[in-house]
Amino acid sequence: MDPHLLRTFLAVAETGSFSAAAQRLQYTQSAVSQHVAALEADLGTPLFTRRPVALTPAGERLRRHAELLLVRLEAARADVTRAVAPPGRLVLGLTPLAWAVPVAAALATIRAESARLRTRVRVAARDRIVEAVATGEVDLGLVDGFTAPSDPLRLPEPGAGGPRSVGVGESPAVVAVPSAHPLARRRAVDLADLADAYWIDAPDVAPFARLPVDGLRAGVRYDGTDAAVLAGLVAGGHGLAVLPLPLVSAHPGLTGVPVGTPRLVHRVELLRLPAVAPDEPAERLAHLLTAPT
Amino acid sequence: MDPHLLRTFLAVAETGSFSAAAQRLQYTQSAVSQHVAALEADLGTPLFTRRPVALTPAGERLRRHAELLLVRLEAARADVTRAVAPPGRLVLGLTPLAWAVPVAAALATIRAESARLRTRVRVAARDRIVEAVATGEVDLGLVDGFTAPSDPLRLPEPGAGGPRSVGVGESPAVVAVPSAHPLARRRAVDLADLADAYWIDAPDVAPFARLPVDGLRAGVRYDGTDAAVLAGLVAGGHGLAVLPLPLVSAHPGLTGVPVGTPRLVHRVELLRLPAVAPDEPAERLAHLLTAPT
DNA sequence: CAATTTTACGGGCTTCGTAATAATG
DNA sequence: CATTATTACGAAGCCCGTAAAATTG
Repeated sequence: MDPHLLRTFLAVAETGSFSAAAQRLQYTQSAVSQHVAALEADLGTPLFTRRPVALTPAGERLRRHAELLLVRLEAARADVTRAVAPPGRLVLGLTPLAWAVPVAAALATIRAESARLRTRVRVAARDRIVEAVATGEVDLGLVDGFTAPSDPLRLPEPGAGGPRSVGVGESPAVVAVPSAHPLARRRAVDLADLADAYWIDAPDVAPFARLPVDGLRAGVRYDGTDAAVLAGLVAGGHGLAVLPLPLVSAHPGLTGVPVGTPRLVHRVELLRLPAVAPDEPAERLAHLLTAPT
Repeated sequence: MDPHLLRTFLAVAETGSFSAAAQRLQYTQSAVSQHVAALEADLGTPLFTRRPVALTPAGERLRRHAELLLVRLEAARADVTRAVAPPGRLVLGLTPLAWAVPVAAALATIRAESARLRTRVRVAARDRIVEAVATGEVDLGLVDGFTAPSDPLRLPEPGAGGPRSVGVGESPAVVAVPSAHPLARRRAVDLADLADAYWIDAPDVAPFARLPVDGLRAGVRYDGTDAAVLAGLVAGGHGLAVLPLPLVSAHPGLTGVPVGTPRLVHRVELLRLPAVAPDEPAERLAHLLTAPT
């Protein structure tokens, strides 16, 4: 169960091939084969079927554990080294809608900080941001999601020593429709009533699979992370999407119809590791973002 | 960050000495020294002060992570091997009050199972049980605690792949007092009103530090895990304790005064890893315990 | 038979123990 | 100065690459 072995195990699981995994890890096939053999010997069970290479049930179990384990190992390293030398940079991780909507007020702050610091901004899907905060790749994360009013987002692994989250803003959740659409004149809609409509699934922006309603079907899928593109797709009539009101209002040709049931808001949370120094850049910015304006 | 290094790191942290750690791990001092040096080189920071050996702040951070990391590594191994060969034994882990009170009905079941299986029962404090379930040392855990009515217990690390919990019983929380005590005639008391009383702290039975009330002070501390002893101490007038009503009723000379505020019940939850086979011993017993009687 | 995994084997590095050295209360 | 940590060094073992053999679609 050496981390190295777990790493190559994961590479094999992901690529579905010993040789491809070897390439990715800069190993020889032979080394990969030996790693897997060592793991299988240690655990006393095959982890892959060969030809084709696929996970056995035991392998599938190990995969889930190994992924978390490696992230947490990195997170531990990050937490310790960060305690020693707080980073003199500021890396911001944002989910697409966290960026598009609620931090407008904080942008000036961020810009001001940027003048003094090496600041970078990364946009990625929610789980990636959570992971990046845990491993210290990102100092401050802003993630968003749809949830019941004043309910926290359900983020993966709020484990000890890991990132803490705090809500920094909520806005109404609306169904985005083209302004010419018949629905646009409704005062409110229930999601369940829109089971017949076509939706746009944008897993990295507003994953509609996580909406608390079943049976919606997607006509179009958008794999990017640009909220404007998603809004454009809705405006172009390619399908509906649940979005935060401010984003919809800002986009010409779009109308937002409030969601009646279930009660739903768009919520943004700030995510970070416990502060290590009060004068840390992330600390000041986090303070600004959480302070009531 | 090799697990071996983390293990010796923890041994040093716990014993406060390189040589003691070496003894415990069957290493030489030299090896321990090299392990620590390797970790410190890797992380780029001292983890201990020497003479006396004590954790630096960075070391303290690492300690927290390392403990969890090693448990989760064991848990991963347990989960995988269990998936391969479900254990033909049944190990039950219980907190003291889970045993004393609410599973009486299940005892017959357990005895019946015992006839067919190698069954063992272990009693330990809550966090140890949670950990033991995660690592597969224990197949089925019953843990207890005081909480608001129908609120789940807050257990450490409900992380992915880890144990799941489900409530199996609640009983009223009462303040146990000797029957001759003036309080014994009260219909209800508020914990806050008992700030002047002396309490018995029994960290491994009913840790009163976890009660949602501050400022209680302990006169006696009981470090064992025997609920009857604790009840006896209360009956003997050594102090008060918050306990589940059935336990108090069963003990001669004790009276239970219902807790008015805060709203508080004694709750028992069943803890186990996701089932791997429907005919697993743990599965049947879990089913019996969770089925409404 | 072509592609891919497994096995055999050897060089180089890592790891741990012995033993000598250094540090400190 | 006795206790405890560090450093030096060498043998044993592990790890990964080369290359040959085995497997299978």
